[in-house]
Amino acid sequence: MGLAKTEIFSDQQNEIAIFAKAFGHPARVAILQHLFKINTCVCGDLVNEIGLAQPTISQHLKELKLLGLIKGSVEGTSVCYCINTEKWLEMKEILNQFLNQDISKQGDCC
Amino acid sequence: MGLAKTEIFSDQQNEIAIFAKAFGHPARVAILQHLFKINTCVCGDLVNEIGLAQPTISQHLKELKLLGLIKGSVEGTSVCYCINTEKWLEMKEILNQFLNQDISKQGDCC
DNA sequence: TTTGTATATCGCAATATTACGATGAATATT
DNA sequence: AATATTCATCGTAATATTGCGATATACAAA
Repeated sequence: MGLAKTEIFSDQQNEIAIFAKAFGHPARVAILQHLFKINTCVCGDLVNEIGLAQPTISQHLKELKLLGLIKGSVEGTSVCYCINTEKWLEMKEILNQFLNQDISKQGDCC
Repeated sequence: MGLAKTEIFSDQQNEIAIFAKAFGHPARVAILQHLFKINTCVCGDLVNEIGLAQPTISQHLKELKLLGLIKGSVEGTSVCYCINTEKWLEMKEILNQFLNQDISKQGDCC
């Protein structure tokens, strides 16, 4: 069926999964890392930077924008993207809560 | 083509993506959360706990085990699973490095 | 107004993922 | 030994994702 049964999981579980999927592809990891590195809007050089075709990059940007992790604004003929810091922090909070679960209580039974 | 071009990305970028994909599905999030909650091996009740068919759970467990995030051992007629704490910490390290990038320098330009 | 440049969208092909019924393998129980 | 229980694997169907050529759109420059 290929269709994830999201309805049987909690909102929190689905949210974790959705955010995780956002950087579950190296191209999106690379895009986000580049935006962080540049420290400002990136207007245009992402295609050269990443090494995928322009429509492919555009599609990955669309996904990240749809999730809210990046913001984009038209700047003349090019479009500028940058990290949406508020959403990033929100995501960090949610994922850290999951990643930082108390592991000390785990018995090494297997 | 549906085939991620992993070869054009760094090992680090691919590693982040692979770990992120591991909990890019709510069922795997639920499984991992349950293992954490129980604090010990889980022998058998995962199917009832999660609410997916037994082969589906088995498949998700296989993926998590392949990645090394969980360990499993045969215990009579049932199989017991638990968190692989070493691998979990390794993953946490890698993902935290990505999530905790310095966001303070990001200009709100878009 | 035409031309160039940059990005988005469409359409398609290929691979990946998700889900589960049917079946198999292993062990425990009777 | 026969049966029951538990989990893994196989096979298959459906949907999702990835990638890109072709094309559309929007603006700038000439």
